[in-house]
Amino acid sequence: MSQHRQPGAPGRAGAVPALPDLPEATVARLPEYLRALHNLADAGHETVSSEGLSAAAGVNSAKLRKDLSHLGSYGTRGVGYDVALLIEQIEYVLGLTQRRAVALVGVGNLGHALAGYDGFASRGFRIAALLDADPSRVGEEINGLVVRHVDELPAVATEESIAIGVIATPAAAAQRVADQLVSVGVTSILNFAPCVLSVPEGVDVRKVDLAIELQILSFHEHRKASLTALPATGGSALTALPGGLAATDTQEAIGT
Amino acid sequence: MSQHRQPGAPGRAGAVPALPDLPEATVARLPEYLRALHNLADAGHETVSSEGLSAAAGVNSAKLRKDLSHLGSYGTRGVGYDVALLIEQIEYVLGLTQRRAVALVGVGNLGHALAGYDGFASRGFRIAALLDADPSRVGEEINGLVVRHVDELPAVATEESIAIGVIATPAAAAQRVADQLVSVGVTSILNFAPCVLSVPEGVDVRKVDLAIELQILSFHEHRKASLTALPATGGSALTALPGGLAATDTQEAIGT
DNA sequence: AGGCGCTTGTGAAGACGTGCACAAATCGCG
DNA sequence: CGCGATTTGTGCACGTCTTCACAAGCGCCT
Ligand SMILES: NC(=O)c1ccc[n+]([C@@H]2O[C@H](COP(=O)([O-])OP(=O)(O)OC[C@H]3O[C@@H](n4cnc5c(N)ncnc54)[C@H](O)[C@@H]3O)[C@@H](O)[C@H]2O)c1
Ligand SMILES: NC(=O)c1ccc[n+]([C@@H]2O[C@H](COP(=O)([O-])OP(=O)(O)OC[C@H]3O[C@@H](n4cnc5c(N)ncnc54)[C@H](O)[C@@H]3O)[C@@H](O)[C@H]2O)c1
Repeated sequence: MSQHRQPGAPGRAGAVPALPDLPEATVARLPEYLRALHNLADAGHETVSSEGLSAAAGVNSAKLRKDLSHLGSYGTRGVGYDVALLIEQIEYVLGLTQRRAVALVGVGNLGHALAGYDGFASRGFRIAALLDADPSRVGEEINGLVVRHVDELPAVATEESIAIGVIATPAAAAQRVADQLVSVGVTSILNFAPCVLSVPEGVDVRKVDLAIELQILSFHEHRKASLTALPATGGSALTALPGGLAATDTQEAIGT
Repeated sequence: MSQHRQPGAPGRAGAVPALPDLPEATVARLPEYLRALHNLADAGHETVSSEGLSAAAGVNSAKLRKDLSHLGSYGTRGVGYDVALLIEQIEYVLGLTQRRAVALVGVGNLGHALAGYDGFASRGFRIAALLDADPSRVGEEINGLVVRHVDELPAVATEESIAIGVIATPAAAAQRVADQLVSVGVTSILNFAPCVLSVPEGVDVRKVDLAIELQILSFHEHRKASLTALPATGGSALTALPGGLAATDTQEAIGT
């Protein structure tokens, strides 16, 4: 566990507002702002207006200001936000001042891609362990890390102070892996398997399901198609029934 | 309401409820229901109650009923929903009755994993083309598909009727690829590159950014840690400031 | 045939998120 | 030193989403 935590600002003895409970929607956007800010910093900008930053992050500027105001951030009226300071603040709030150790369970197709991804390191994370249940995968070295057997999870968790577990196993194994992660004290899980996980209260699970994303896009495709197919009907397009007519290209063939 | 005329039933002469404009939140959950329903169908269930289905999908049962009511679905009071019928209806609404063709651009680390993933096929999609800009990758065969050069995109789009483009290139190339996709008529894009894309109106973009997911988890870790670290202070833990100038919390007061 | 238990569908209320519009604050300049 | 240009921070109104609670409907059992 962590012993000494410095509640103040990371670098200077600034007065960092110390963890207000932010709206979830805000929390979800902070990483976007952070990425945009890093880009701006790399481009040499020292300050940025809410207008400029919101454009870079692809959001409404009022929303951005409100988000930042939630974490007590100080911009300067008439000037904007200090890029470096804002990066520090957001990184502090997101808990990125310490590099968190990630354990990746399931080093298959997807797991390999994740293990080889260098984008985590630059965003505050360190892949500290690769685990798999398949004996033939154990021992394999990827990116300087050796794949260990999933049964070693308790040892690994102690050695590396794992903060986050990533599940990239088949769905059938995901719940079991989640249970194992929880039992060794992991309280944050990112799940790539297409299934719901049940975990005790206090454990956070986020899921990424590509098929769901595609299906949502599919819905909008379907919708766009059905709208353009019925231009003349005006507002009634939404309620028009595809009863045989208009079954051209947009329609999913009623036939067998 | 509409008559009992064989609702859904894409196989028959169906008068399907035809695309009401669903709330986005509902659209995002329908794929979850669909997955749960397929599991139930495989397990031999013919009907399911809102309680049962909502548990399987990990949501509140009232929310599920409201979602289903939006798409005009008919359950049977006292009994529940017909599993097969509900699958048909949801698949119709999501536009999954036709298998949509997906073009994957960027066959690198992540792209390989996606190309080799069989989970798309079973959820309504067909990876119809693999494209890359690197000449040394062109010609490589993955899962029966040959990688083609990204400049062939116009030809590919015509041949395969691409409905959805997936971007798995580095961030620096993503906007350019998006422009190319749009120019060949693709109106739905799934973006894995960590950057914002600007696209014309009418084009839908969804993004998946793993680092963002991890950072959100990190925030909650940070928060949990800071709460357990200050057990005695109770509610004031949230507003405790290290510096003493507690001016900015909720209270606006006049300076001094 | 009628009652009873179960489940859906939905009205209403509240929580949450969004965006406008503007006062307050700050800087640069004359 | 004061003024105008600029930009933040936020009150307010509006829209969306969630959740409760319950009447209406359905099938089964007696
Ligand atoms: N590959 C993709 O692009 C992709 C996309 C979306 C979702 N997914 C999902 O991600 C997960 C992994 O996909 P994949 O293509 O890498 O599958 P995969 O079969 O290639 O890899 C799964 C790995 O998990 C390991 N494993 C199985 N049971 C385990 C256990 N109990 N403990 C530890 N490891 C275990 C296997 O040995 C294997 O190495 C699946 O749930 C899949 O649906 C994958
Ligand atoms: N690998 C992961 O696990 C992972 C995780 C999260 C996000 N990402 C993101 O996904 C993207 C791809 O990651 P990766 O690890 O596969 O990178 P990669 O470098 O391994 O692969 C990128 C591929 O894109 C190709 N490419 C470059 N420019 C192109 C263009 N203009 N048109 C077509 N193809 C082009 C390259 O030739 C290469 O094959 C990156 O933006 C990365 O940040 C990857």
